[in-house]
Amino acid sequence: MRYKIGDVAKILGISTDIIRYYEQKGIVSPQRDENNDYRYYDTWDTNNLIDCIWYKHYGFGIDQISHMLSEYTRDDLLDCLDEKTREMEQELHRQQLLLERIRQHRNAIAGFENYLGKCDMRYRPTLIYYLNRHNAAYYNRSDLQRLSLQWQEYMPFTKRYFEVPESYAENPDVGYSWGFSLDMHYVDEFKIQVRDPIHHLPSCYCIHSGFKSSGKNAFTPHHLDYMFQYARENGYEVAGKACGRLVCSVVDEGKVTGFFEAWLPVEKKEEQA
Amino acid sequence: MRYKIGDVAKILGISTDIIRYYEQKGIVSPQRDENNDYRYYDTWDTNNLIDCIWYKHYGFGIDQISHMLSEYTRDDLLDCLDEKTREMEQELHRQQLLLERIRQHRNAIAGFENYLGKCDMRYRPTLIYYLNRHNAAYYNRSDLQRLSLQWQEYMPFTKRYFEVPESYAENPDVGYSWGFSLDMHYVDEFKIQVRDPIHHLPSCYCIHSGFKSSGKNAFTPHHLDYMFQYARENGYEVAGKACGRLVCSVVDEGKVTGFFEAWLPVEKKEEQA
DNA sequence: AAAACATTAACGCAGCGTCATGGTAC
DNA sequence: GGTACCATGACGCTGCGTTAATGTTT
Repeated sequence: MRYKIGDVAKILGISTDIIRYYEQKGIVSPQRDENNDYRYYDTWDTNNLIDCIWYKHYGFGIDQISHMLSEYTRDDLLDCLDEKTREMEQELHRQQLLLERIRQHRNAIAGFENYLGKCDMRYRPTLIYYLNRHNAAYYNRSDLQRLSLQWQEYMPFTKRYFEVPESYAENPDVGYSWGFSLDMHYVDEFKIQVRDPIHHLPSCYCIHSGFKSSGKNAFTPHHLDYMFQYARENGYEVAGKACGRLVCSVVDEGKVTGFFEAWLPVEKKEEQA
Repeated sequence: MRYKIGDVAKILGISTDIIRYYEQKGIVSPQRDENNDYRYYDTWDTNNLIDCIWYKHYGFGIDQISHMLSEYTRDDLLDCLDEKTREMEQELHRQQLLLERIRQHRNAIAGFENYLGKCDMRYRPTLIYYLNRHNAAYYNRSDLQRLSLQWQEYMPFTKRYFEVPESYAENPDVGYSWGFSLDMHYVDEFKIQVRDPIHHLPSCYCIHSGFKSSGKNAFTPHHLDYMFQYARENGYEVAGKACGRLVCSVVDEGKVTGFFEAWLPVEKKEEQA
């Protein structure tokens, strides 16, 4: 039996363009009619097309499939399936992490209002971070630039992180620093070596709150003032630098607005006791 | 602080081209130097670029990210994350099925030699199938063509399926038919309605074996003759049509060769008993 | 003679990478 | 004055989809 390209397209449920494209890729080599140059396909050709479509669903590229169909021995095929298996296992694992992360992210946004503008006491989560910016100026250091490249692999598990020194209470001019953070359990997951520009931030008892900052150049450590005030008014002593993370950035009342979650380490004042 | 495009590229660990591309997509709008048209970026711009890279790792497209950064409210963002979550759940499930399938496929190829050319007794797995070809001729029926399109969604869980009528033993000219099959447990998975052109093939007691067929137009039901012979020689009576499936197609001794697994339903002859 | 096919060629899509060419900063 | 940077623009990649111009079959 000889089929024209349109017949094959109907039989297989694909377009004539794809069939011609696959021919170009070496999947099929239909006979040509000498008079009108029409392509004629037999069942051998259609089987090749079917196998090609079939393999594509595993995620193989057309070029590789072309080799698989015409050159691979049984052992080549086994090797190739084994490699694909490993790829898919990795991919699957990544997808699982991503799914977990997006759920967490979603819930963080949804739950932000619970502590927006209010102070409560919470243990800060353990995390790692590095800083690459002070106030509005990025550090010009090649190790940090290499690290930024490296940490792109950890997105979107990273969160943008800031900190304000403990001395801010006495001297508000010390400014703030920005960088990236990762929750502690990703350290094992991604086999990160926590050294030099990367710091470890252990959990500690904190005043915890959330605030917003709208518009360009609007972020300042003064956003944290009410937390320092809360410490003073409730008999807490600041016991470390303040830090926080960006929860999300959205349009709020017409302006691009950052939602931040912040922690201020404190200890209950002992002197009165 | 004002950064030139190359500075930003180093700080963020991406290329200058990508930054310009993102500008075209509306992610950033850096100031321009009036004299030389150089782009100048501030931390607001770099933050937008960072957020863009960050969102990309969830799998969002640049165009959508562009809207997310400049237009989405909190509720828009939540909706969008929810939708992405659903997408990812589906994708994850599909990946799990694919991984399971590729392992099964690999093991089927590796284990093929165990029964190549030998006959043993096995219960045939339960499956569903449809036929779209008789000998070398495809049926010209639009319902089958629609079905072929439909069944592409089930690849690579489908297997190419053939059958040879029971009457083949008396009349070898009846030929063979080809189509596609799916193992029974995918019927629930894909919510397939088993009706008209799709048939259900229940498990049954069979002579089971494997054979090879090399080259174009080489497939014939005579490949099954030794199985019919085995039935005769061992006191079995053929109890249904023979069928089989393509395990894989690879180059073997220089020729493209199909590896087939076949079943011949039989019953032990009762008359002698 | 019209409708339904076939042919090749070219362009479009994302999400960039990779030149080429020419101007600018230091 | 060299080189490291900036600008724009064009083309390449995959895996096709789409359209156009032209010819053939029925």
